[in-house]
Amino acid sequence: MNLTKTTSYSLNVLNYMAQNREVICSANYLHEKLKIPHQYLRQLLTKLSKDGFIHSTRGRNGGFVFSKKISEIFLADIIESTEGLDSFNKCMLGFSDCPFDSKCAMHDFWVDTRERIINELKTKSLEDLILKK
Amino acid sequence: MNLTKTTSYSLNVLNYMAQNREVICSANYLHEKLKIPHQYLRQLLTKLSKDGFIHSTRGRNGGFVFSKKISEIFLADIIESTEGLDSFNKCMLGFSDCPFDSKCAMHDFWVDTRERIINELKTKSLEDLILKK
DNA sequence: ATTAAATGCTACCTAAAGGTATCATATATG
DNA sequence: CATATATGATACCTTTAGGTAGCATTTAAT
Ligand code: SF4
Ligand code: SF4
Repeated sequence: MNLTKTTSYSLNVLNYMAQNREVICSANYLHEKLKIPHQYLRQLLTKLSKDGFIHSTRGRNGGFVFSKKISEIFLADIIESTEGLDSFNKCMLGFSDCPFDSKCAMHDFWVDTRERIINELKTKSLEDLILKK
Repeated sequence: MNLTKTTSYSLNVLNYMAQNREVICSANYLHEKLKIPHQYLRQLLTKLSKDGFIHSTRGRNGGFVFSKKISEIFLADIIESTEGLDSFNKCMLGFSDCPFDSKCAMHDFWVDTRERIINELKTKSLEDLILKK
């Protein structure tokens, strides 16, 4: 019942950037602020660039800034980019072939819960996270 | 947002055994029925024995049977045994140190959802799964 | 121009989850 | 007793997520 470490890193980075939009964030800067392993963070930032969340500028004073409004970046998008949302769409109990003829006692509960979670992740943007600050 | 493959295997095995309590299940038998890798399954069964869910008998015609009532084995117990429930008790967004002074927009939602899930897992037993069959 | 500081790329390393192989031991049955 | 079929234990292999290293390229400051 958890997101991968990589997803967590991504959320952490993008959330930090959303809260500090006045600075152009270099990998090195983010590394110092967030204590994410430097080289791994760099890979991750490149990936987030490729996936269109942020834009990079190279050379001295370079770094990363958002390439679209943070109100348009939803948590589900970030998760989708790093680990996919597929795991949210499977049987809660991990069965690939459901062993029950009709349903087990968990089924309705899980379908409902899952829907609530996915809906939440699809509607909460990086901006929403901050607003309540 | 998923249980480990090993947890899924465990649930699969114990659920099958709960639905077929008339047979003494050997590792080999379960392997054929559930297509779980044979040796890995054996390790897993031994673990489930040590953790008190099932009891093993060795030798010809040996195998595994429940060592307590299936109405007393809750899904949370099984998950706890294979991967622990700790991941259910963390920030949904994977932050170890919450970066928000008060809360972010997800916090209350997640605390509530998490509680519902854990409660469900702690109250649904192997017997409950079957009853609705 | 030179240098410092940044990203792009890519090959490699490590740790943990998942999976295999094998020997020792137990037991029912012919 | 001999054999077939179980589990116990344990060492090892494989795959994948996570992490490191280093060279090439870009750009600003001097
Ligand atoms: S009925 Fe139960 S086991 Fe089957 S798919 Fe739904 S939650 Fe999974
Ligand atoms: S407020 Fe948000 S980021 Fe902080 S612990 Fe709660 S869910 Fe996580």
